[in-house]
Amino acid sequence: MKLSTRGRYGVKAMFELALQYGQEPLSIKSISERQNISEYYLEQLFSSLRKAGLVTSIRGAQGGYVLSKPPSEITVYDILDVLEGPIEISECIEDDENCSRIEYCATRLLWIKIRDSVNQVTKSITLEDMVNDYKSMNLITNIKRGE
Amino acid sequence: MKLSTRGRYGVKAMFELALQYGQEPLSIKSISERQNISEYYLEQLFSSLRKAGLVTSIRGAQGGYVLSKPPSEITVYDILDVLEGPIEISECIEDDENCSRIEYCATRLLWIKIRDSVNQVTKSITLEDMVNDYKSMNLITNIKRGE
DNA sequence: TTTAAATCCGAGTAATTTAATATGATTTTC
DNA sequence: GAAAATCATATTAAATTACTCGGATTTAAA
Repeated sequence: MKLSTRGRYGVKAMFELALQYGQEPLSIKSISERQNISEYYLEQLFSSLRKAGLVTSIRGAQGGYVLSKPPSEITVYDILDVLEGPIEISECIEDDENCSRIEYCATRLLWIKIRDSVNQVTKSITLEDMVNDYKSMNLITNIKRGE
Repeated sequence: MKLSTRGRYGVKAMFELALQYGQEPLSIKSISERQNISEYYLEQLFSSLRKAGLVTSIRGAQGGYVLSKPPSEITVYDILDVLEGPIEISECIEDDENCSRIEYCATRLLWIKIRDSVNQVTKSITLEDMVNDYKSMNLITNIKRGE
């Protein structure tokens, strides 16, 4: 079980925007250079994020993207939901046709438990949390360096 | 984020063996018929499960597979680990090369949290739990039917 | 002792999804 | 007007997943 690059690249890119929040917009080009990700590919991801209302684009020269909301109001769940679609551990959860089988209920319950667990974690973490974690880690690193 | 058929079929098949635990072995053919899964494909999955020590094969006519351990000692984690490999939400967790970037620590921590959450759930659920859930659900259904 | 039912093993292929690329249009700042 | 950016859509490449196939071996039962 693994996230696709859509989700991974997307979260990283959104994290960059969170670090930049309140300042000038970030262009796709600069994000793709920092992270060594294909520019064209990132463009597709931002198209989805924009349509979902998570980022706002500023067109033209010196343009780019900014978060549509403060980092504290955007969760990892929001981002992954847009880029990876809802987490469906098994299609069995909603597909009734194949599910009139003997094992239906038992495995269905399992898939739901796994899904809920992931959703709970991703809904509980905001971009602000990630920025705070990042800053406090940097602080520790700097203190160590000073010793 | 979704489990592949390896994990889904595998858990369902292991659940069948758990229901059957203590009785005669179950053949791949009978499992594949009950669940409408390709016989050849299931065979591959059982090859992995056997090599991992989760099931024991009985060759020859009237043969099949049985669980190597009681259902209470086999977790969903054990099964998924064999069939899907360890859960790595992002390769970033162990791959150092790409991770000397600015966002390294922040997203890495996130992937670890998601992974741990899934592992915690799957390690906490045994085949016995699933059988018990299944039986109690059946009981409720039967009571309702009687009313 | 033969037959049938089963596992075992490895190779090969089809289908699907993911990832990336490309092109051209539009917008906006300088 | 030139340059820098988003926007939109189509196409291709790569990788993974799902499945199929053929034949060898083992063993219970007729």
